[in-house]
Amino acid sequence: MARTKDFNEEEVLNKALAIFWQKGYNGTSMQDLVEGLGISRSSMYDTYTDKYTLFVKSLERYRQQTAAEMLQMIKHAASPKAIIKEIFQTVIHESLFDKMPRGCFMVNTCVETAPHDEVVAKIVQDNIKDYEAAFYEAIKKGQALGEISNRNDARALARSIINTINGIRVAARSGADKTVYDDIVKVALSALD
Amino acid sequence: MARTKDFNEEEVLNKALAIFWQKGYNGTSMQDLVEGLGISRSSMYDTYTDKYTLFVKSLERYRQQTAAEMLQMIKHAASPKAIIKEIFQTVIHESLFDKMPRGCFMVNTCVETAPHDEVVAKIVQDNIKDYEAAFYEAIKKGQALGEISNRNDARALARSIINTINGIRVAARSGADKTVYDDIVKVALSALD
DNA sequence: AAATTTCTGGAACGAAAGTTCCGAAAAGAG
DNA sequence: CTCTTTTCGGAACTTTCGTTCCAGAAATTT
Repeated sequence: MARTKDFNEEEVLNKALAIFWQKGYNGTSMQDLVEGLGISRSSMYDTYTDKYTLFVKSLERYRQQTAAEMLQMIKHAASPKAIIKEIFQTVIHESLFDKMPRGCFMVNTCVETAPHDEVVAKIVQDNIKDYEAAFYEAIKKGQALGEISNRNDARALARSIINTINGIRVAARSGADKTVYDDIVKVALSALD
Repeated sequence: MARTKDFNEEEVLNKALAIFWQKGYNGTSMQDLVEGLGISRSSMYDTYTDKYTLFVKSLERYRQQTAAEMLQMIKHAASPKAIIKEIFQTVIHESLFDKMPRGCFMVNTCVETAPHDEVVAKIVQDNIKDYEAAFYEAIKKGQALGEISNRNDARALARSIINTINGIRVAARSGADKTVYDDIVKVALSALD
């Protein structure tokens, strides 16, 4: 019966995500979004309700994208240890070669917004759970294969790895250098031997 | 020749620090500060210039307080390994028993503000340097004493420990539970054996 | 091709942001 | 005790915030 949207809803959501990711929730104004999204104020409100809703949608989108990618990497891995190593390398690479040090949107949001918002806290916690489950499976498999030591149990190692990654993502926000990341990963990997 | 301040400047600065710590820079309004500090708007501006300056002063105060405490703990330690263990326990305890999950003011600020402000970024980086230096000395001493393994070099271990602590401080912001912290610390400590 | 629906851009809104200003009160110095 | 300096509280200012509204343009359906 009527006209269709002039813009791709998901595409624009990705742009919003990028802005929130870089500047945080409180650091992003609707004006920033209007200028960054390339659509008008009213289209924004019509499509995404309000700032808060747009933020939550951005966060969920981020989660779905990155978690999907991660699960993919881990499930189809012949060698869990190699995959863990590769994930660390990916994190380092992203931390070093982003023009703006964006870190991890989940970590940024966990620090900025989670303590003051239950909905956001839930998303962050669920995200961590997913990662923990994925790493847990990978490590168990690695231990069964004998390429990961049994010195620490799989759950503890999974949590430790996630913690290491989160720490790196914090360091990325203040622009640490490669030697720091390499040292951290070196020690983290040595816990698997 | 004249009147003295009705309030203790450092005491009020501590209150400002507490507010910024909990709510972040962008999440804190001047109204919040007026209500929380117990002094008037004009006294605030007279004494601390403006919001940004007050924030930086709060951050520097935090740094000076916590870094001093940490250096104290490490220098006067007979057993570096025991001190590192104790520091982890302190971090866990703070993460669990804060009414509001404040995490670490430095980590929070690193994530929220450091990417957009050179002055703040410098403080955060300097802070990390101090911690790294302290842990480095402690670990070297521990390795000389034979209570810490030489498998990884002292600098890598120091960086790894800081990273672990930062990660825990992130987790604290979304309210992780004790078993998670314990697992993380268990693995971190096993890297010293 | 006309009718109808929905998007679009920009103006406009009230509320809250950070900051400044000023008269009055308070407390040292002489 | 008086003078002078500085603090104090609150009103007031400008800007920016998030949000709403409206008239006109655009596109699909009949």
